[in-house]
Amino acid sequence: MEETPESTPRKRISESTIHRLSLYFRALSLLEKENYETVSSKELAKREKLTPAQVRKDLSFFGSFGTRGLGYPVTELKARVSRILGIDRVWRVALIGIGNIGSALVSYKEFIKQGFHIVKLFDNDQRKIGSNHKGIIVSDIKNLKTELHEDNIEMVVIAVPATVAQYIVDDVVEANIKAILNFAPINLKVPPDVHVRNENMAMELEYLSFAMVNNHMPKGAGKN
Amino acid sequence: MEETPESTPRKRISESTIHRLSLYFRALSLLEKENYETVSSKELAKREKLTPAQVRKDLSFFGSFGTRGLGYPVTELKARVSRILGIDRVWRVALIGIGNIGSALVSYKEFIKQGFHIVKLFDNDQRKIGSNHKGIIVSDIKNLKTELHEDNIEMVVIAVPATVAQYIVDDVVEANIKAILNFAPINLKVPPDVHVRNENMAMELEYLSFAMVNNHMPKGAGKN
DNA sequence: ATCTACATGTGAAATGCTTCACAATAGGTG
DNA sequence: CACCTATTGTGAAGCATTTCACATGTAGAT
Ligand SMILES: NC(=O)c1ccc[n+]([C@@H]2O[C@H](COP(=O)([O-])OP(=O)(O)OC[C@H]3O[C@@H](n4cnc5c(N)ncnc54)[C@H](O)[C@@H]3O)[C@@H](O)[C@H]2O)c1
Ligand SMILES: NC(=O)c1ccc[n+]([C@@H]2O[C@H](COP(=O)([O-])OP(=O)(O)OC[C@H]3O[C@@H](n4cnc5c(N)ncnc54)[C@H](O)[C@@H]3O)[C@@H](O)[C@H]2O)c1
Repeated sequence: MEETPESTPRKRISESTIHRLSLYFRALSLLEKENYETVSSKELAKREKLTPAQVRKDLSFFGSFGTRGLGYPVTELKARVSRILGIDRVWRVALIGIGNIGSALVSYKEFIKQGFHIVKLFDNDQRKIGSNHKGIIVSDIKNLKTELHEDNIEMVVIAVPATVAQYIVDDVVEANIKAILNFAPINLKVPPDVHVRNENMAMELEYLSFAMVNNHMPKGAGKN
Repeated sequence: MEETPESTPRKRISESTIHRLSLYFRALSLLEKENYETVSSKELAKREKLTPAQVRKDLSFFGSFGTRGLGYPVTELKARVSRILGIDRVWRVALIGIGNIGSALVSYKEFIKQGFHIVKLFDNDQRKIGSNHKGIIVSDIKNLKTELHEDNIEMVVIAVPATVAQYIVDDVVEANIKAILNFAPINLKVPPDVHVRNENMAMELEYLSFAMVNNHMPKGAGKN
């Protein structure tokens, strides 16, 4: 029953499980650097502030990767988690809006390490079109649809002002893109088969604010 | 029973409810601009892709703000939600690490609108120390503890490389800061009374990747 | 070959969150 | 004033996620 190859799971996987898989991947990358050969659910849990049972249950949705009495083989588990997350390959990503946040994202090395290659940039500002960012020439937003298609882009990052984000996304959807990471603080309307994830930084600050004002205890406070 | 002033709730409020309050705030700000006087839970739900029951239940944790048959008064509800979230005031924020992402955050106007005032910047790069960003002079990280204290900083944003983030945070904690927004992809260790929220962009891309590879239907697909 | 220590994998229980469904009720209308 | 319509506020039901607890299994020691 051990060593099952991971497989597409029968049950629907929850959003929280998927997010935790990202955490496991991160922790495993570090453990690998530290030359650990195996790791227990207990250690993995400790490193990401979770419970051992949670770690085991999450992994069990995809197969049996551990050895009783020993734990999980670090390198192998990392490879498996990366397969599960779909980051054992290159994703061709386009970034739209090369302003403050867009420029920061182009230089972010963590993305490349995980297979997210930003290979295309778009803007509507004449001063930016044609300029070079990390080896990529900024394209004119006018050519969005054709170039997304010609360059086999699979994911798009939206970093334009909220006021124009919906118009841009309408074109992105027409170009048959199915995955969008959105930084504009607005609820984008897309057809049901298009995935949108929102990155909303104000939301996290608001959470902190709420927690302070209501002296909400942080999650996990009182343990140890 | 109507018009209860909002009050610190008896029950523990879930993280998801708090996040949705942020969405309500955003939607209400827009509705106000569009000159709506009242809004129903149905409309509010539609705008943020939630259910009306969810909207009503969330708000009911804090009081009874609506009028049966009519809905909620937009301006008043917005004020109440902002009170609940603790953003009806100014928060003094320090930003540590004025690199790619740090520079983008300094210029982000949405933060100011919600009461988050970045009033202090820190870096350890001699070329950056003393320079001016949006009217703020970058301080030397050496003076972190004393200046955080002298300037009555209440929240800190971490935008330094992951390798040094923990050391910086140790000092931040010693300076008696209780709220941290962290951009470094690492699990920070802090005492149980310190709130940490992580902004992890790779995680959202990984979610998209997972969804594509597993043709996971987006949440809410199949409605309408 | 047996024993010991350890740690997985997983049903079942416990907890938490969302949705349902409807009584309560405000406001408008005749 | 009585009636009608719309929409809230909320227990209770339904569903989802997390935690528990233990049988199962492996490695290593003696
Ligand atoms: N700056 C931040 O720290 C930050 C943080 C979180 C979210 N955001 C959000 O990210 C988005 C961008 O923010 P920013 O601070 O980088 O703004 P910015 O103004 O610096 O950048 C916006 C870029 O989009 C381009 N643009 C505008 N209209 C366009 C169009 N029609 N087609 C193509 N490109 C167009 C502009 O030329 C500019 O380069 C906004 O929605 C903002 O709310 C920003
Ligand atoms: N660039 C992005 O788009 C992006 C996105 C998400 C998360 N992040 C994370 O944000 C952090 C910063 O990323 P970045 O791209 O802005 O990197 P960066 O190298 O551009 O900026 C880091 C800044 O921190 C400063 N710094 C380094 N050591 C310091 C110390 N000991 N004390 C004070 N300041 C110090 C540097 O001088 C620099 O200004 C990293 O942890 C990164 O993983 C970046």
